[in-house]
Amino acid sequence: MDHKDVTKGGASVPALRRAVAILDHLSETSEELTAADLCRALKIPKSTAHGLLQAMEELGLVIRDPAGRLGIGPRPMRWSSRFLAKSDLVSAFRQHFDRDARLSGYTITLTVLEETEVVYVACSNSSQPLGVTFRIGMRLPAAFTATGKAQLAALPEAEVAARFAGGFPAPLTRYSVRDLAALRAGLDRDRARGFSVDDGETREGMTCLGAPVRNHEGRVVAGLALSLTRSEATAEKVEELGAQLRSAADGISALIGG
Amino acid sequence: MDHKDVTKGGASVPALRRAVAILDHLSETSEELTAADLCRALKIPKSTAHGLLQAMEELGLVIRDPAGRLGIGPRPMRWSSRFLAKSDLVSAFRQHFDRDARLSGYTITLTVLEETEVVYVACSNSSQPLGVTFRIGMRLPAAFTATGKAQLAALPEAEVAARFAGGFPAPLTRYSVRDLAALRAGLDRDRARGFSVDDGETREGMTCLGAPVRNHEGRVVAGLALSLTRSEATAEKVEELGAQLRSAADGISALIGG
DNA sequence: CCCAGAAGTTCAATATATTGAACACGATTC
DNA sequence: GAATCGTGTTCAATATATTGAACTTCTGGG
Repeated sequence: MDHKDVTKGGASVPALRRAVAILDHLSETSEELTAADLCRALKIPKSTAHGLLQAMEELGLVIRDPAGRLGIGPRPMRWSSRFLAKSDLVSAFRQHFDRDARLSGYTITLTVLEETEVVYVACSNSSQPLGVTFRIGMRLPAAFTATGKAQLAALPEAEVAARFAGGFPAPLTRYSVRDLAALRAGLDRDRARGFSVDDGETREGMTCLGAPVRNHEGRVVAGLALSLTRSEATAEKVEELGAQLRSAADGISALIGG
Repeated sequence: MDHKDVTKGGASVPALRRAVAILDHLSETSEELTAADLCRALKIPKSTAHGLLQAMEELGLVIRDPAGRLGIGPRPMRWSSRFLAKSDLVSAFRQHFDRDARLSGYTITLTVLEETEVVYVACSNSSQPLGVTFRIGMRLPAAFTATGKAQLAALPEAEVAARFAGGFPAPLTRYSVRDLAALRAGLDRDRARGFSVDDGETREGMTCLGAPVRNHEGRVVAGLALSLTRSEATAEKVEELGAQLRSAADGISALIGG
């Protein structure tokens, strides 16, 4: 068997790859684009884009505003909600915290890493307000968040560097880590400790602890976090909660490991 | 201009339509499926599915577990989170309810109609528990929900009939409307009244009122609903809240109308 | 009012994906 | 241990999507 086929990664089912590229581009761009903009940006011939976008609109993948500008359609929502609901990740997460009352008073969130950001895929906001509510679908720079660090810490150093090659995110608070070197130092500490910490890096006054969730292969597939107000976060409490969080994350990992 | 092109709804860009069908099917099915299951269910030739699934896996649209079973991949999350973040609808919803406190005590939801189902795209859960929490991305049969009815009521009769040609959804409670005839009668009442009602059709003991949200062209693009417990839903209160809901929906329509 | 430019639409030739049949592989059964 | 069933993979012929060029429509300027 040959170890790699050249045609594999390149081009097959171009329509699908184009559609994915279009949706990616639409979600990366802040302003809404016109069909012609897309053609220029993605090097798609006008006529191809025409038929493709028509089908995509029919399928609910994109929507057009009055001016004909394109936006992401609602259809993907049904898939991602299912990804969340079914993905053993979230059910395991819920299951664990329904049983284990020790952590049930805290706000717990689950995110997945995408490039240099984390996307919130589940949260159980605690009764006691934090001043922050996490919303499903919300994204934050991975470098500042506990879950992001937990997931970045599991990547090879070179991969981390590669992801931030395009630039380091702008700080959210005065505590936000400023550059790749500082981030890597933090990741080293986190690896040693077994869980990661965001001490006011995303919001002043809020401390989050994060731990990695792994799949059956040991690959990190999500991050589990626990948020508390800074005043609650005494050194010993952080250690205690961190350990609990780690075991919770391990429990989730075990559940999804089969 | 011809009113309908036969080739339009039928088949174009089959690869994309197949991919969407696969993702839909995966999200509708509770267990994880194997590739062969998909072929049987969707009548896709094995070899076609092979190439398609390979590309879809590469693109992160589907994932395979160790046993080769298929699940929804993480890629759609980035799109739907962007839809949530950027969608005019959702931001208009937020904007409106941040300003207008009249309805702020109630649970308010926003859905979009897809075929015969509604998808929840935004919600502001009230403090007072309803026994039901609406989660973003959740889907319910349009025929039973207030928002679904509000959106169906705006379609031509023939279109409504066409959508349910494949069968009417199974009732969720003993109050759920049972067939197309009853639904249409209900829609007539709703049109006359200006808002629609789900009186225990989705959950016994919960009453919802729904109103349509329109875009610049007057086309209905979403449904806004207010939920309350059945005991709160006296006739006069329903009328009063219904009127307020209608004006809220009109407010949102104005925001997205430009 | 007419014209220039851009965006969008249509169409026939071509390059490409799709498909059924044949082939490998592993599990399960006898 | 041999055979069968189901699954996944490969391949060449065909049916189909893709593409550039020509055409329409619309907006904005002179």
